[in-house]
Amino acid sequence: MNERYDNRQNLPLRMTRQRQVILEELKKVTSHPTADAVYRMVRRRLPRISLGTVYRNLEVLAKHVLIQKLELGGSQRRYDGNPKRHYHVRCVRCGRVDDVPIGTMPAIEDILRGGRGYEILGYRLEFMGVCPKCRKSARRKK
Amino acid sequence: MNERYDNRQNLPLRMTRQRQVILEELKKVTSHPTADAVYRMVRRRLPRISLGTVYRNLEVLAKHVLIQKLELGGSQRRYDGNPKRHYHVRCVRCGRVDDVPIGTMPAIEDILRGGRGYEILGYRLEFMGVCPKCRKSARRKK
DNA sequence: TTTGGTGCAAATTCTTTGCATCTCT
DNA sequence: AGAGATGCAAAGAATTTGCACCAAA
Repeated sequence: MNERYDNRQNLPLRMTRQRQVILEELKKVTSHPTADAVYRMVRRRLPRISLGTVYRNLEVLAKHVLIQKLELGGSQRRYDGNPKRHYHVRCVRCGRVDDVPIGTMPAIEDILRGGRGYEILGYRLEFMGVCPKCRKSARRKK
Repeated sequence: MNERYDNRQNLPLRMTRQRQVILEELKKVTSHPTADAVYRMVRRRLPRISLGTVYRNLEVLAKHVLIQKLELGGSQRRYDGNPKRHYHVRCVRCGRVDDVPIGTMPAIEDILRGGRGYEILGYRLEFMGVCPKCRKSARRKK
């Protein structure tokens, strides 16, 4: 439970300048930026980098579990320089995403309401898994 | 906690044929269809309906809390004919989404693993709220 | 009647991809 | 050297929107 389900931590990874800078910049912030925001951050150091390269590298870095690809609500994907699994709060007004310093379920809301100052309106819990059908077809292929 | 944060249940709602059929068709299934899937379902009864109308009505119906708009992972939004808040499981292979007959947090995974036959690979918990900054600006406007 | 809804098509927005060229290892 | 990465631009996919016409209350 709670481990990555597409972990490629041990596969070789060529570290290009672009990839390096993207990783560094993303690790610097705690703002869970969108791909475009990362692009703007990275361009300060690599003015010639393309948005396509940013997307490709975010994908690769996430696969290697150096960062996290977040698919929260809203129309844009977000990226997290912290690859460790943790919870998030998203503001339904401005879209801002903050980390939640974990605890047990019932305690979390208090933390949010208290320290963070968020007004909690709801939450969403989603499980990732493989359904019975897919499990069968996977077994067959092996 | 857990109520809708944009509840317009009591606002007037004009019931057009299209809206009616979209609502009926969505209520018929438990498959959490995408907008396009709803479009295909509805077209069997209203061959001339447009995809734009489907999108617009799903939006309206969700605002009135007759259905639910789901923004789970993946590139497509999904819709749920059941407006009551409940948890979902999503298959990371095929994208299929199932309801989770709720329980307390720790008990849920057992339910999923057991009765449902899902292999659980991870989960995501996200809170919806209003951050301190937005709360302030909201206060000012009032 | 009038206010809001519809179909159609074009426009947006975010993300992915083909390709010729370059660069890590 | 050669596999893999890059920049650029074009393509895709999902959703939204402008507009002239239509229909529910």
